[in-house]
Amino acid sequence: MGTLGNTAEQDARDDELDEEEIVERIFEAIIDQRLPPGTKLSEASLCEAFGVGRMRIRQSLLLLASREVVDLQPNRGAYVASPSAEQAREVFETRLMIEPNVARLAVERASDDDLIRLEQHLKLEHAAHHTAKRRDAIRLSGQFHVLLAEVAGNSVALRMVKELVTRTSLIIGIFGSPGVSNCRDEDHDEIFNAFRTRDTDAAARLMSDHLRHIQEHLELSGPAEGASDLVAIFKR
Amino acid sequence: MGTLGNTAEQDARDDELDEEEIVERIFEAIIDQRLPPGTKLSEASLCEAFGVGRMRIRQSLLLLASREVVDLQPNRGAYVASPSAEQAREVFETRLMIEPNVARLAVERASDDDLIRLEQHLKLEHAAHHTAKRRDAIRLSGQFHVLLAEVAGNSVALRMVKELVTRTSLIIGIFGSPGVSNCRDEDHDEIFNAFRTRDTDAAARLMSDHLRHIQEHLELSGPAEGASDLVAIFKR
DNA sequence: GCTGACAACATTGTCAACAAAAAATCACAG
DNA sequence: CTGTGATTTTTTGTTGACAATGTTGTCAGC
Repeated sequence: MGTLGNTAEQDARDDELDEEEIVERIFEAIIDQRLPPGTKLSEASLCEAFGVGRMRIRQSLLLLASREVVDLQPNRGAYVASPSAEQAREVFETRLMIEPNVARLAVERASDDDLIRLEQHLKLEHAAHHTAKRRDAIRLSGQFHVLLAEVAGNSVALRMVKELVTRTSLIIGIFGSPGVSNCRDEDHDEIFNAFRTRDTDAAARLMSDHLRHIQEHLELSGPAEGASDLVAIFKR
Repeated sequence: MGTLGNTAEQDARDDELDEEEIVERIFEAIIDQRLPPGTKLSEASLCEAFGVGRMRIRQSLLLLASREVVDLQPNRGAYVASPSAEQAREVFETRLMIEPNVARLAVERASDDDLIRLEQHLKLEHAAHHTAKRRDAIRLSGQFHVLLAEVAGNSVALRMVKELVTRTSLIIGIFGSPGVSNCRDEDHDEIFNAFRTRDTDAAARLMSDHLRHIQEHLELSGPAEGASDLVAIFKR
């Protein structure tokens, strides 16, 4: 066969993506709110969307369900989770336990390189915000929190923050006022200032306030459903 | 044969256990230290042990791996995880983030019934301790922390605590001094006293101290044994 | 006797066919 | 036109066979 001109299929590359990558992709799609709560995730559609066998999809859905990002109903299929108001409360309560401490650690351990990464990230956030790229703004806004966990150098906490941030996107999709940006990037700026001054307590306090701000902007009433074309969403 | 054999006949008739139950059973076996770090979990043995098909086992192992309780090596099989010293540090760091806050919430929200449950649990712990039932003592000692998370009424945090407690059992199995009981139940008693007086701050502080005590009794700088890294062990 | 290749074996990974369940469709009576 | 029940269609769940990979044991060759 040699260096074939890749005559295979429409997919130019043999992307053998494993379960973790699929999970990550779906996580991001949910954070971006391209996958609204309640969206049906049928195995066939996902197989087509990712170009993998049913087994991979099945395992990915199981992993997503174990993180409570997907609701796996026996014999009925998988749906993007629709957190209840009570679950929303629990998610924020848990974020308030973890993330102020993460911020504190991040400030303690941030290298100069980390500071640059954070600053660059904030620039991206501002840009997305000012150009009204809602989707980018939402994604970057969530990624800031994940970035802090990375800087904090604790992979256990990192994984938890990832899960909580993703679920928060779902919660905002359900209980958030439409059009209102969830994370105000001014808050993120203030937290970053605590990095400049290496003020750990301030970082923790600001993170607490920040999370409470987000929570206060939620309206804990009626759930919402949605559906969309999976193939179109993951094409790109 | 071996460590899992005795569970076979118990489940032989109750064929219909799902992945979550299997995961729970393995969690408990690990907490009890019946499954030491590095133990090979071959699919065939587990199929026989639980009397289910290979698919169920496969999914269960995937779930366990996603909680980092099992090390899933491609084409090589599943092994009970052997946390490194660094991972141990991260686990305790994360427990220190979460559990003092869990304790605080638990004190705030504990009903009279919860207090009774906690007291009964402590009695069991004492009994196991005095009768030198090491296995029971270890299990109950871990369950105390899980119980607090239940009382705190936050299922998200509960799931995380469960995972962290289980991983801590592995860590103690590797880095703990043999024969030394990990959780001193006096610590648990003191925490319970904070429930009596409804002193939330004391509960949080005592929990912090308690976790630090456990961590201090580990030899995290010592040899990282376990069945995994023979190369590192016999290097030079 | 030791080393490296090779074969036999065991275990894991994947796939396709099949069974079971739920959803959708349709026929039909009211 | 509408509600109900049976049938078809779609989707999920499971089993078993087969392929791919790793491991172990054996044996020629030096």
